[in-house]
Amino acid sequence: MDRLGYLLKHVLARLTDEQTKALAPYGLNGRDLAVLSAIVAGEPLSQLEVAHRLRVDRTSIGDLLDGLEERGFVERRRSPEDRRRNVVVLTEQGETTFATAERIRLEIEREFLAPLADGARFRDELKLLLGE
Amino acid sequence: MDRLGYLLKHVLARLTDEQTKALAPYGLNGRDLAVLSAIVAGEPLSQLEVAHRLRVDRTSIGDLLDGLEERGFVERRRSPEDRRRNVVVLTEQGETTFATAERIRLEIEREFLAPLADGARFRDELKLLLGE
DNA sequence: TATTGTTATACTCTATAACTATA
DNA sequence: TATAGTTATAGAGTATAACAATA
Repeated sequence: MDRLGYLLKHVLARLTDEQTKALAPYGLNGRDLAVLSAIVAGEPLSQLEVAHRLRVDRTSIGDLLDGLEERGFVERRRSPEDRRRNVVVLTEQGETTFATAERIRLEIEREFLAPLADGARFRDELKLLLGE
Repeated sequence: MDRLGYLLKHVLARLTDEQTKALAPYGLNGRDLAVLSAIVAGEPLSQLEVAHRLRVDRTSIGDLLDGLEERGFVERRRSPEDRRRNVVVLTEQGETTFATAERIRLEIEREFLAPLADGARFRDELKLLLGE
């Protein structure tokens, strides 16, 4: 099967499987980790800003944050300036777990791309295809 | 976002969007077309063999074939040798539509990979990551 | 007993619309 | 009026289990 859709779909599925397995001991999956990484970088974000940054629907981010909050990784705080907004921040446990899980993710990605002569170029090409 | 999962997910989403739009006039989506391509290549296949070839679950292929059969692209015939097996074949209309849609798909993929210096290498790298 | 295909069910991810509370 | 977040709902896509027909 030479089809681009088939190839991308199954490459993504394989990566997702490996990430899920490797991150499970930390109570996270790849999606959770992406949410944490959006929160940890830079100034505090509202839920809507997190959703935009991850390019997911704002109705999806609520459930994701519910799970992360139950497990003690994030907290939601009503913004004093605009009480409609929920500012999302990492807890101390969230920071610690994130740091560990990020190392795992980088290691998984490194191994995953190991068959390629130039993994960095492959990643750059994906970015190029997204127009970014 | 440098994350491999994010990049693959959104590159796939963009390709899927473009394929869906381009194939819609022919009554097909990218998934349908993949099913047709599995059927058209080589000797007649049973539903189970189609599922294996596409690496989808055998319970998923039934619905896909229902849709393709309703639209007159494929026919299911009880195999005389083994009456448990449904042999799936393209109708004449299926052959014609497939040939046209395949040209569209190739053109879409060519345009999609146009930003890359070497689209063929990119595709080969995806295959390499699948171990094939 | 094992296999092919079907049906029922469920789970995840995604998307839309309607609702609330705030602005 | 518009925005942030929530809730309900529905649609894909996928997976498991149980079943009927057949081997």
